[in-house]
Amino acid sequence: MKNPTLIEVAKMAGVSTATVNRVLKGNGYVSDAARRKVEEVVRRTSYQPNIVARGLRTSRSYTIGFIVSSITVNPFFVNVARGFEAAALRQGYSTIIVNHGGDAEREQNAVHSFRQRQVDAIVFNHATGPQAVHLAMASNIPVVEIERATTQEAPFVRVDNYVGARDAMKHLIDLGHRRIAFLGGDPALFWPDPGRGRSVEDDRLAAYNDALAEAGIAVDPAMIRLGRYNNEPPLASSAEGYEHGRRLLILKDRPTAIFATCDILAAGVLQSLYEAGLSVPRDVSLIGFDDTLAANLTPPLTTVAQPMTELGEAGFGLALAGIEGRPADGDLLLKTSVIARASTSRLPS
Amino acid sequence: MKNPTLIEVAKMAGVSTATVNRVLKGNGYVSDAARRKVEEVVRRTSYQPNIVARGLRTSRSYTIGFIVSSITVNPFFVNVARGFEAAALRQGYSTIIVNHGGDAEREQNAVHSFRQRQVDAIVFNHATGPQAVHLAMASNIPVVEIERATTQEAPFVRVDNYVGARDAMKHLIDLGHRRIAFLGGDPALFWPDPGRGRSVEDDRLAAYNDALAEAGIAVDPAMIRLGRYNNEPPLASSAEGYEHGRRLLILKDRPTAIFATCDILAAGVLQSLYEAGLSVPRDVSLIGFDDTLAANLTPPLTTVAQPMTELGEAGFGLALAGIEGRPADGDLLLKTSVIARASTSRLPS
DNA sequence: TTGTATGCGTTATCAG
DNA sequence: CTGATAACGCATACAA
Repeated sequence: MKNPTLIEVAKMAGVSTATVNRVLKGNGYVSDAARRKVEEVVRRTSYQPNIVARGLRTSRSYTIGFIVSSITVNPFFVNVARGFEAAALRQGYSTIIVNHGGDAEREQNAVHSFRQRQVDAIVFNHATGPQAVHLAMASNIPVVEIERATTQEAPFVRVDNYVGARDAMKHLIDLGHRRIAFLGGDPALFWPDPGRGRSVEDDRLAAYNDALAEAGIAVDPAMIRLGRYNNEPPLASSAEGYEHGRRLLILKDRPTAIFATCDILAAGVLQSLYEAGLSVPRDVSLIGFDDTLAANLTPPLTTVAQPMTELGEAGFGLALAGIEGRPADGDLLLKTSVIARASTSRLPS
Repeated sequence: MKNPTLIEVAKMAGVSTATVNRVLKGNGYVSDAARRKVEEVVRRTSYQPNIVARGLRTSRSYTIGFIVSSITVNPFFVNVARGFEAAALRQGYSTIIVNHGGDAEREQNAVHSFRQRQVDAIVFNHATGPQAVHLAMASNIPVVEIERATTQEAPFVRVDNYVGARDAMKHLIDLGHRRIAFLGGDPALFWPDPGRGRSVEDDRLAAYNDALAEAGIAVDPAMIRLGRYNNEPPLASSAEGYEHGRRLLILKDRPTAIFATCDILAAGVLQSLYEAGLSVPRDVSLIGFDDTLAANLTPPLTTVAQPMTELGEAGFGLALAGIEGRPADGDLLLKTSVIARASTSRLPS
């Protein structure tokens, strides 16, 4: 019932702790007789090593700290956290998840708490800025950033937002749309990834502009609505999407299609469309980004899916590399994919 | 830069480790001079105790294991986990979250892993069954169950589902609806809480029946659609809601209002309504449960809100009580509240 | 009021 | 091939 200690196991098997350890670790010379006895006891007592004691001895905790900006507002975060946690578990690592909610002080406290707990690595899914990341690195803890980078030093996984947004635009343009609105984060409000000098928002907006240019469609500033993806009610991004949608729909020459760079934003747009008595996709086509809420919306939303689970898994891969001292790829790039559902259709001619 | 050890702090302050500890813990007699010296060093080095070492010594890890059935599919779980984590953090506890995804073996592994890590308590937000809970208790680890109980022994927090569902029905009936459909989990498929012999599903369905009876409305079996809230695609509960919605809407005498006992289910119903060309709430009113997706749906969904954060906080309270050996209330009951949004309206007469 | 010494459970070194 | 034994960093009983 109660887990024995290594010492007790050794005693029961009539050998020393060193021998038990050798059997458990599978290295060093052990006679078959001794091995059998130890294995027998281990099995019988279902002995499991005390990770705390091991951590003290090896200064490794088999625990990873995962700092998230706000896991509750955007399902994106839970999904990558989930992917990370599952990958970690497979390798015997546990994950401690902490939300900073945009508060740099809470983020810093999290790093401190992680340090005290001897976590083997710290992963940021949106650091508030480089400070916390540097703080972690200063303690010689391997650090990883996911989706957005605030430093050049930490290994980093993200999605190719430019290509993803281009795909969204291609989807719309292929359906015959030419009057396409863009609704997304304002590049001026987000820091660029230091490594390449561009932010997620830069990529997405550039893709929009480039796609129009390539299709020979003039850019109409009225079709571009930028904001901040707000994480806190009452101006959460869904409300923001609603507001932008309203503005777009009262235009005399309103868009026939809208590209919202986040499903939550798109959810708000859907509400404004409904309120305006417009039908989707008959009157207006709508495409989102992320594939979080998309399948649950009405109508089911066509969207650019992010590989959230893979983002988490890759993040863990980088963390593990850091832990084991292997060189880690600095800037991993994953692919998005357009999932066509019911919110987009061919422009009636 | 590097965190010093207690011993180093003692050396720097020119005192013994015992004295440093006394200063840190604030108990025992310490001269002012010694106290000042120690505090000075602690501040200067920003010393923080090594929790792993402390854990080995005290056999407390200041870590709590939180086992969730599937944090990714229903935002309900993230929200209570978030509430729990925040409350825990305030008291210096970290939370390790593990998903079992309905798999009892994974759940068992989680318990084992938690035991190895010397977690101070284990919390279940839907245990798959009593086994894992008992396994945890057998290791003398305080256990808490949230929302659904599988044992009588573990302290338990939940919401009053009967009252919540009655409120939903009252909302609809007050609006003049009499032909009201019920869409929820099949009581036959869910284990009752052992303490009271009733399940969440029992409560909600009973509330539906009682409300109709009290209003003098005959129960029409065709209006009751039971199922399982499925957590895995492709039959996730949104698809289930869609399916049930379709069946309800092709009835010759279709409902004027629908009570879906989960926002995700309601999201699916909304899709079926849209597809059928029906307008909400003009043609059909819809009320959900949980308040997870509700605000993001089209139209914004009237729903019975669960106090998810509080559920998590209360769960932590019970866990802490268990850790500190205080008696914990066995069965905490929290209140729901109806949030009226745009999906319900008075029945046109 | 202060300090010494020991043990928590593992790991790993170093003699046998 | 095997077994003592010394850390890891902290908490604490006991002595001074």
